[in-house]
Amino acid sequence: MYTDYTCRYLSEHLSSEIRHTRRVNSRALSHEFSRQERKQRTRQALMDSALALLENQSFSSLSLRQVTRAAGIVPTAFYRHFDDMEQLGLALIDESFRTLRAMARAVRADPRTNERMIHNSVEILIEHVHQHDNHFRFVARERFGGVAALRHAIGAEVRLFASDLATDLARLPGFESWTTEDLQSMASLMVATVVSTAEAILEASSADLAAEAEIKETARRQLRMITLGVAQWRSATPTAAPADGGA
Amino acid sequence: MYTDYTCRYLSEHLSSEIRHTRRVNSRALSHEFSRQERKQRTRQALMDSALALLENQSFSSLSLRQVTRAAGIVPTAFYRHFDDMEQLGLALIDESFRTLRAMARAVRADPRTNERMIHNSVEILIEHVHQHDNHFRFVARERFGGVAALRHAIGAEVRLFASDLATDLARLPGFESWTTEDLQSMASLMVATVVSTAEAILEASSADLAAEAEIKETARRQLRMITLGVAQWRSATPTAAPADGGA
DNA sequence: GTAGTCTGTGTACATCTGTGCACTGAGTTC
DNA sequence: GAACTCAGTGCACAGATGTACACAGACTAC
Repeated sequence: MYTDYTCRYLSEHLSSEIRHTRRVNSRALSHEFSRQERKQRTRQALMDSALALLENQSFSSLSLRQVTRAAGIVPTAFYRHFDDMEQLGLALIDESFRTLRAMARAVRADPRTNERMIHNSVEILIEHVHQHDNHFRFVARERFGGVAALRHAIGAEVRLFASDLATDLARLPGFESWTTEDLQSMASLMVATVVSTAEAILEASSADLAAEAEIKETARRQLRMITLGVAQWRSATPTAAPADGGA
Repeated sequence: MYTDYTCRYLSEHLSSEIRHTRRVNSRALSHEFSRQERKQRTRQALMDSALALLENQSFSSLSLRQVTRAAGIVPTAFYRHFDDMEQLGLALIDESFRTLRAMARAVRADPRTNERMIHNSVEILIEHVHQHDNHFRFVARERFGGVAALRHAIGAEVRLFASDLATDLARLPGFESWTTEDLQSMASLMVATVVSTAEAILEASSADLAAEAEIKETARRQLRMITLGVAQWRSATPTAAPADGGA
């Protein structure tokens, strides 16, 4: 009866050499790193391994065992770091949005004219998408994915992102008198454009430079259309939203 | 050794009564329906069951056995209808985009003024999203989901959808002289807005009328901003795209 | 009516999964 | 240096999964 089970684990044990070479905390290191530091290191290894695996599958189909196998630890050790796969997912969202906020800061640090701002923003966006494609892919994939907790966490972060953008826009010359709703609409329109641009880049990716150039150009054109549209919008309706054609 | 396996199947066999009551092709029907018809019927039952299950999970985590269990057939019978779960997924995409095209037709069948067109389009969109929320949810979830084949199939359909919209727009008064790129940009901007609106509706859904009204209003505002933007765009750049601020 | 076709059944099995439990041994604290 | 902590191990197990195979029996074609 037990031979059955030993057999089941054969494939997993066969890769134990690989596991040893990949092991994040070599026994030889001994006193070189503190226990805390090493724990943090395997935690990061779990997150990195998960993110790498998520390149080709969605979170809901990612198993605890896959992650621990890739990270080079035994399945049960997972629980020393996370209660749950869901907790791992939330940690990944945290990490992902940290890089997204870094991007937003990079954009803000570039206060030029409107035209240049769009140009630069798109440039910085594409650069960041390439640099942290794993994070972007993960967020894009799970934004409407199968795990409710992750979906909601991402939704909250995206709304926060749009709000930040709205308050940023409010500070720009010419936007002082805008209503909150209009600013929010514009901001979320821009965020939607940015999101779909990022997703397009991720889909096209892997050395298709022509496609990428077109995506960039489309994104710029769209953002310009939006700014032109909102300018027109304000001059057409000086105080509030227009009566929707009499409806 | 074998007792182990019989035990494993216990839970599945316990629900066999349910399966019998749900059985799509009752033996008693006999000559009432042709064999072909009945085959088509279980095929549809598989697709419906899958779509229902996909409300709460992503396709990559949906198992063949779950689907057959819900459809009321034995796992191995699945292969009489599809080679593969992937084929089921592609069939679902086909079905989903048939309803989407029906929606587009409904919008086109409403040739009123620009303002009214936006108002009506959003109305029709939300109505369709509610009516076929399963299809919309599935497409939204798998558009950037874990299964490459589905992702690509959906991408192709969405591009087709945007192209159709672009040619539609080209026929409207005032758009005759537009370049293909500008029309495509505008169309995909609109599609992106529509998509994110549909996704917002799906997320908010379940009787939150206030949120839904706001989503509608935001969608209308955004679409109007876009049309205003492109109008401005054309008058600002009579022949081609403007030089991007000297870049 | 007989022979053939084909959808659905039932059993088997290898493989995967999450997680409980007792353990080891290096790192830390006193 | 003795006592304690705790990240990582190893084994066990129950349950789920995809799919091969032989079979049943209702529909179909002759």
